[in-house]
Amino acid sequence: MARKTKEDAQVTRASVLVAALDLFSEKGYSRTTFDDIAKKIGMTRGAVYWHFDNKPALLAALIEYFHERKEQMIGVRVPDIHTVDELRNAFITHARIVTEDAVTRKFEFFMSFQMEWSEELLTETHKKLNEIRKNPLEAFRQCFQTPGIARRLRPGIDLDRLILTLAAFWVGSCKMYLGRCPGLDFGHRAETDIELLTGFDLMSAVAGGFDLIMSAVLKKECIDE
Amino acid sequence: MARKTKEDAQVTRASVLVAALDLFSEKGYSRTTFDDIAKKIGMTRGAVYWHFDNKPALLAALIEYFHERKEQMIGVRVPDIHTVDELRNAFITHARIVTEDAVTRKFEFFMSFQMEWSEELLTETHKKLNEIRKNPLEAFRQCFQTPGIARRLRPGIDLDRLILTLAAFWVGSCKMYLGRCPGLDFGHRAETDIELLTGFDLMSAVAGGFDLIMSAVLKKECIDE
DNA sequence: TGATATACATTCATGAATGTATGTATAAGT
DNA sequence: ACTTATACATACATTCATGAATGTATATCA
Repeated sequence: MARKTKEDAQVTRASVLVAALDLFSEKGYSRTTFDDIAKKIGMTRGAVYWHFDNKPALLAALIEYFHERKEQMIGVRVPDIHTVDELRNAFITHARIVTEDAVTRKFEFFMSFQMEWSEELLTETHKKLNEIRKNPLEAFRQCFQTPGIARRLRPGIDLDRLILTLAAFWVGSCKMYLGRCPGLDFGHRAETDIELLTGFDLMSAVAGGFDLIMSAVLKKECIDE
Repeated sequence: MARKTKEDAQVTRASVLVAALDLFSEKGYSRTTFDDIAKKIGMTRGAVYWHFDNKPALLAALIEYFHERKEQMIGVRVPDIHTVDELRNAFITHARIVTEDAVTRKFEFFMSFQMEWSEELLTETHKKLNEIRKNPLEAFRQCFQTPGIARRLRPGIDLDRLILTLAAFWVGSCKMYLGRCPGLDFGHRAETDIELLTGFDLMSAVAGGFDLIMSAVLKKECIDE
């Protein structure tokens, strides 16, 4: 085989990233080799090395690529959130993407369970990771400071506490869901898992938990609105 | 060097596990070798191989050893929890152990961030892991069914929802805390982390979040008790 | 007190992953 | 039409972790 069009090359580059995500989420980052990835797309290691200098570089590109993709799918921008309902919908949308989009689910699963975050690896990717991780809590704070939401909070509510609690609830929900995600999880564990988790539905869990937590901080008259 | 006392051997076995946990939590499971572990305790690979047939076997032993250790430190048994205050204390105690006991913190950090949970590895360790993971939600359910706690819940509360929300909150709090745990976390990330997380205190976060969530489900007259 | 199992150290063989160097056919530029 | 850069494939050299095999000194036990 020989040289292809520039567009073809971009296609193979993307297919490398997709294959890498598949293998990373199945076998784990450290156990998948460039040869595994190449074979998965019917090419040789040379092709993969052409597009990515080494594994950390591939990882950085993968994180950028699929995080960008997820952001686009979610669509909701923080400045667009002005009411409690819109915030609630943002949570649910996020949960919907993780639940229904297999690629995003694999990405989140990989980042949560199939990656060993050694310092040297973070050095390579920490700029991108920091960009990603900086946002959530700051975004939360912005939301709760918009009048449409702040007005509905009961006086005396500790905003930091509320934000941290909601964030931890979201992070934990994802981890619990992904830990038993069908098709990705460890088959033999499903059968012994407790019943409560067997039917874990991230969307309803997130919606329900959000309502429960918010019911503790919203003014009563507002709850009935 | 030559053969030692049986007690000496048990000491070296334990020192292997401690050294392994140190290295696993620093470099990640896959990147630490038997040679790394041996050198850390001033021995050769032969010593490590004598006590553990291979890496998965070492991992299984490590999980058993340090999980057992953590359980003993926490001390609180589920059947001992009969009131909301006792449940709250159990949360805080758990958080205190993770915060103050460096070994437990390393163990939890390792399990959360420095391990790729491939299926083959789970086959080796899934018995132990299942024993460990089965408990939490079942234990929660038991707690909330004891009269001392059930009596204080407002009527109409969805118990499953409450349990899942509390569990997710706990899981997420741990993940957020460990992800920036001093001494273990990735130094260069700390400086760029947002302020809200910089001073993350797991104990107060857990206490505050617990109170916030419970305030949504406890009867009002009981809150003031 | 002698035999044996133990608790390691040392050595070696193997495979596997990495990275690089080189080959090659073709698309793109002139 | 010729050159050159591109997009790979192929081949090779090196490193490195594993595991097994072997060696050895000493507890332990009969």
